[in-house]
Amino acid sequence: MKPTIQSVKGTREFYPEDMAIRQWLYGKLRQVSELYGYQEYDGPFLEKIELYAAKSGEELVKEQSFVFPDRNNELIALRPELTPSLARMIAQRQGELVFPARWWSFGPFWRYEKPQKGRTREFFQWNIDQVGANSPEADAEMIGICASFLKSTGLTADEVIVYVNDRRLMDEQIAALGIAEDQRKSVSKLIDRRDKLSSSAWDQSILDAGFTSGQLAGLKELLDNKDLWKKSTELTRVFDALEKMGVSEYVRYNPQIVRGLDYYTGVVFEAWDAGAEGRAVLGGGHYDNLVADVGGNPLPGVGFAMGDVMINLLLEKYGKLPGFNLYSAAVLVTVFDEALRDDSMKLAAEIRDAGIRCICYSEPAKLQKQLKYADRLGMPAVLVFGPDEASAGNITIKDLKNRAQKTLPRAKVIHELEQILAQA
RNA sequence: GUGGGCGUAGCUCAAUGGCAGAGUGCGUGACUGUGGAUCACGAUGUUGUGGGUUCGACCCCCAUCGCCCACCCCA
Repeated sequence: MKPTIQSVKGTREFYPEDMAIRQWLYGKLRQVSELYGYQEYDGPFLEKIELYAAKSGEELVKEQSFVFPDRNNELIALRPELTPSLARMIAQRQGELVFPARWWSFGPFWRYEKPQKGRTREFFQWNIDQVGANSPEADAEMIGICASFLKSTGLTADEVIVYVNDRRLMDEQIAALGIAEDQRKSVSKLIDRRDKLSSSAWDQSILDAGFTSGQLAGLKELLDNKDLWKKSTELTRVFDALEKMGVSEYVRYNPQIVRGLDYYTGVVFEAWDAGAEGRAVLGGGHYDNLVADVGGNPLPGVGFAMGDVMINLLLEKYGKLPGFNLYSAAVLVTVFDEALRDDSMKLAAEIRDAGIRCICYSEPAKLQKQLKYADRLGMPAVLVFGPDEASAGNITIKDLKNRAQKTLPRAKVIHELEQILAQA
């Protein structure tokens, strides 16, 4: 059987078993967000294109957004990220909000990219930001939230690592090499690519971009200096705070982390599979100007975003996804024949009144078929209600897990069911 | 945007120019009131789509659609 209309390329279909994973993930990140005292919020899924045009980076807006004209010929984008919407929401109520504002969100985003491993056109993203704080300790709190979340999923420090850097530090160091400010962006891009090219090819790309061999040597020295952070008072405080928070093992300095988004102005960080391959699982940083850019008074912030696709791949790779009970109902009430159908329905209603999820089989059918149905759905228990039980005022209750069954007076059934379900 | 791979039963895949198959799942029965095992029987296909070559095409050629992987880029 072929569907006549295909799903839109890169969109997601969450079958119940996929939905269970998504909800589990949502539960994990909500728990961590709330533990750190953050409040849940959300923005519009549709935004005017101009919101992103300002600061998100040209590539993101021009190449990677779903954009279409509405009936009024206004260009509308399906949101490719949340931070600009957040900045606007903050700016709109800047006078009444309590700062620092600690907010988090989890919802769908869209980017018009070519789908491949770890990347879809529609994805869910966790966003968490602290707006109105401007200290290395606030930045560290955000990195600590990353680490706490990763830890809460069961990922160990051997499996995932959060790399930290600071753009100000890199800008100073690069400037000291005699590289002009307008060249820094292209340097950043080249730094980003260093792990993808061979050592000699990367060297050549630096020279091809017009930098001197002296500058190349200086760059390499910078990027190989794992102690470079000690030259930054901010990063020194960040790592100190992370130690106090007890998450140092998940965090490491990495001078190659620069990030693509234009709006980051200070500390930046990314989490990666420690097994090297793939791409960043999450990323974020400190931004000073975003609120002002959408019309508010200047207000700094720090935050990060994590997509559901990469983290799921990672959790799957390291076997961290739990098994889920997918059954929708705990109990099936069988329907023996037409004559007993009404009684079965009444019995099922009684079970539900006791707060137990219950399905009444939809039609009279062989017991074999009804039991198989319950079994296939993974249901823990079945209530068999046939003529023998009906005439004696009994119910037969079957525990599908251990294959045991007993026939009891109807009044005792709910208690017995609760016993079985407590062990399921 | 560039390059590579793949589309055959519900699913996973065989069949390299000569009668479209297996495993699994599904249905029925063995078992007339009992699910995971076993056995038997049964059903399922315009071989993604359209064209071409050929006596003959799942197979070769062209086009097209879809999926996957990598590059680019990455929030």
